[in-house]
Amino acid sequence: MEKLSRKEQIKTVAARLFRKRGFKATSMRDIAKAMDMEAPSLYNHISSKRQLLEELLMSIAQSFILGMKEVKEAPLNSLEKLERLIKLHVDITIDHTDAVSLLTNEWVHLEGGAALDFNALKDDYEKDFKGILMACIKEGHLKEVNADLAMFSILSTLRWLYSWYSKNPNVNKIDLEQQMVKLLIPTRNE
Amino acid sequence: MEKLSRKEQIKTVAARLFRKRGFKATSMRDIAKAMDMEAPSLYNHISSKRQLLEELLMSIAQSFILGMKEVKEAPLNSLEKLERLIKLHVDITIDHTDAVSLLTNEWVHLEGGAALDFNALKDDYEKDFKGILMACIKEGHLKEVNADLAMFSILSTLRWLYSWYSKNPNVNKIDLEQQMVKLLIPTRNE
DNA sequence: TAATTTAGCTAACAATCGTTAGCTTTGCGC
DNA sequence: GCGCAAAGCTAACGATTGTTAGCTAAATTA
Repeated sequence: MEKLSRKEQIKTVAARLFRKRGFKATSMRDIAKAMDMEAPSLYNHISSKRQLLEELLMSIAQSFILGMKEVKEAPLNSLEKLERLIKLHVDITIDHTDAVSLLTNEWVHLEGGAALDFNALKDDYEKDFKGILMACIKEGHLKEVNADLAMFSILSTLRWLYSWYSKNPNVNKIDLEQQMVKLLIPTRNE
Repeated sequence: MEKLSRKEQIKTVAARLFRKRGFKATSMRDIAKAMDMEAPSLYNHISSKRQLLEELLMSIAQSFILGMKEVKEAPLNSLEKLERLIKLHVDITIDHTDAVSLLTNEWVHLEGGAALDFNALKDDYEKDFKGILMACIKEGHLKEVNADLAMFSILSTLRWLYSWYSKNPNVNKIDLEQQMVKLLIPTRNE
């Protein structure tokens, strides 16, 4: 029941502003004003603006990597794993809407090692995702489709889910999970 | 066979840089360097950085609005219209990849009247799109689905098509059109 | 050829940026 | 109540930003 640390509060506010105006267009003074303080005071809790973005992105990316790991190791068939992946996206999106939006829009502003690390995580994740999707096709669970394009389409929809959720914030999580599964998994007849 | 005006050249280069680094992270000096000139010289051809973004966005938005108008007025049934809309996105994306990417990522940096105008166009477009999609469902061409979510999913995929196309630049336009139609239109059995 | 427009340049501006230095206040453990 | 760490403040820095002023060279037109 402990309160969020001051640093976590700053990160939450920063995520909201980064999402609304973009990372580069959000100044430290903007963040400070939203926290009711002066910009230099922020530096008692964080070390730089860059670090703010890096920690926000890496933390969310790790959530996806961890979720993927659990799905891969679960005793499920490939179609069930795909379902679980879709639900994973829905859950993380609902719980961390602002930070998830940064994952699609603001990662370009990472620099140096953080950019490399992030891209490595992204590549790993997409490779795993594709493996599961292709297993679905091979095992006959899905319509014959261009696997690359299908994955691209599914991930595109999941990436933009945060914006849909923001316009429909009262949707039930379980409902949304089920609707997304039904929408995104192109099952064969029946 | 006339060459692009200097202003058009600048806009093309700006679109490429805005896409790669983002509007706010691209300086006039960046654009100038890419054009092999000095930043102040740009102002012999354009009036401001803002105007550059506004004209790029509005011009592409008009392409979509115009395409939508033609589709709406064409003597086609609703399913054929939906197909035509998908092909419209494919065509514009292939022909103006960089500018299309700004449509999804950089419109947040519009200000004042331009922001209002842009959002009005976007709302109109999505309303028309939804009308055609719902006609498809009512006429029984599509599986019963949550129309809002279905439209959201289709538009998400089409919005990110530019990034897929950039990784697969050698794809044939007609092929891509047909694959996208097959992928995005959830036809009933068969 | 003279005149005028086109297209570039350098220098410099005011504003804003992220960040640092150095100081004061607050709140808690002893 | 004292000491100390945590958390705030003001002032100010160097860098970068979009943009203007004023000039020059080249190209076009008369």
